Amino acid sequence: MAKILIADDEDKIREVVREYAEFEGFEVVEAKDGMEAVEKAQSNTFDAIVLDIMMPRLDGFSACKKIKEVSDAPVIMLSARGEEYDKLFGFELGIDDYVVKPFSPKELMARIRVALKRGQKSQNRSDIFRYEGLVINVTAREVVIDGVKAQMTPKEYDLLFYLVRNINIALSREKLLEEVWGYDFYGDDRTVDTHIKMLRNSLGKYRNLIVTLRGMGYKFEKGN
Amino acid sequence: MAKILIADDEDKIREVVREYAEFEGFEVVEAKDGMEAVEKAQSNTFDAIVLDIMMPRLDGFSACKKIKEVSDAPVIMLSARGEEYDKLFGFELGIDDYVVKPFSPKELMARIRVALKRGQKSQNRSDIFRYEGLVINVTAREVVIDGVKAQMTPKEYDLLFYLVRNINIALSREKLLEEVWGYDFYGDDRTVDTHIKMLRNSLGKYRNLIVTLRGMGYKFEKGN
DNA sequence: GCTGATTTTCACCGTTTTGTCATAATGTTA
DNA sequence: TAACATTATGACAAAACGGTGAAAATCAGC
Repeated sequence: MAKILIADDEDKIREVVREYAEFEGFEVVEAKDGMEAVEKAQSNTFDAIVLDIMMPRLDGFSACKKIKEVSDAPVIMLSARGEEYDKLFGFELGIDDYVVKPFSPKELMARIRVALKRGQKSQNRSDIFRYEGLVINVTAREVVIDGVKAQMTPKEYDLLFYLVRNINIALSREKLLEEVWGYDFYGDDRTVDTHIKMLRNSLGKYRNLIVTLRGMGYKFEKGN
Repeated sequence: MAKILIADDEDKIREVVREYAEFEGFEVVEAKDGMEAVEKAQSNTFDAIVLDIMMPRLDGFSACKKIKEVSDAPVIMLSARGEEYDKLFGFELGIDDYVVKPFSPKELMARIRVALKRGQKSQNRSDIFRYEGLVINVTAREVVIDGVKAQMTPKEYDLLFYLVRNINIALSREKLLEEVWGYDFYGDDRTVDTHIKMLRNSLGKYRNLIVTLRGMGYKFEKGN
């Protein structure tokens, strides 16, 4: 589960955030001021960081800047609707989002969840592909079709996973041979066709997610 | 500059957003309800889309879902702090951000700017050519005309992509034959003409983006 | 080394694509 | 405007292409 850092000098706020966050299933670490936040963030194990702006020892902006040097976790700022309010919109510090005080804990949680999701999207290049009843889990090397685990040959998996990892990208037969079969494969282009055929059969009603690009190759395409 | 779509049934809101957005240098298109928003979004030329939730004919959630089918522009929702407020947090619709009414236009602009920035990072813009309702995606080997995927022959794609990659550059028939057909093609110059003809037909109302340079060759020209 | 599973090659075949050419249309120049 | 040069277009036969099934080759476990 996700681990988040909450930095605020008001005990009450930390307490409320912790309560809600743990209810959401997050692991929570607290910091009482900017310095402490920076120190704890050094470990770089957080999935998201919530910083109050007005804090003793080191303010939220400065803390954010320091933290961004070592971590790429999303940072959400807590701001009072006051003088620093405008500063937020510079977003030069790499702030990912902000919540205005007084805030609803529910909203903060929502924003944390969104920030986490966003991070995953850009990083984990969609390790799991879902489309209707089709689930392709690349790391688990597993394909589930309408609730039934699909039984495929190794090459089919390799080919499918490569296609999915390069979703919406046109791939020539040469490229596929090189990437899936290996650079040392000296065989017929048409081998790819045969495996595409088998893969399509294995995919059943989802066969048309693999699109033929005539004169070019193939492409895995997110269905419409 | 970025082009944004603002959909809200209240004239006053659209007016204010337009004013601020144009001040920011954005090109603004308005929609009075969800239906209109979806229709206008079909052109797929927007860099960001702002949707009110409560709208006649089609609500913001449904509109968002429809729009996400054809466009990958970030969607920012406008919500009243009320009953639909919680729904936002599902974020299953692919909502990128939201702003709670009554909002400060400044904040909305900031969020739009952030959404745009985020979008640029994840996509490789250079490979995608957009002009009005025409989207040419070279890596996906896909051409979308007013929301409809175009069906072209391999040579048409190759020729089009080469022209687009050399936008605003005059290309002789010899050059085109060498680059698109290959150096080992020993055929008639006029072959190019025929393929330009077919390509123009495939491009429909965008046919005149391909300009004939009499006595010289052809050129793909970004319309003004 | 036997056996069954997997991978690769290959040729057939219906379709699509392509290059050429004759003719029409359009632009250019005197 | 006439004469010429260049480009657009439609038609069509040849070539290219991809889906497929089957056979051959290879591999893996025993």
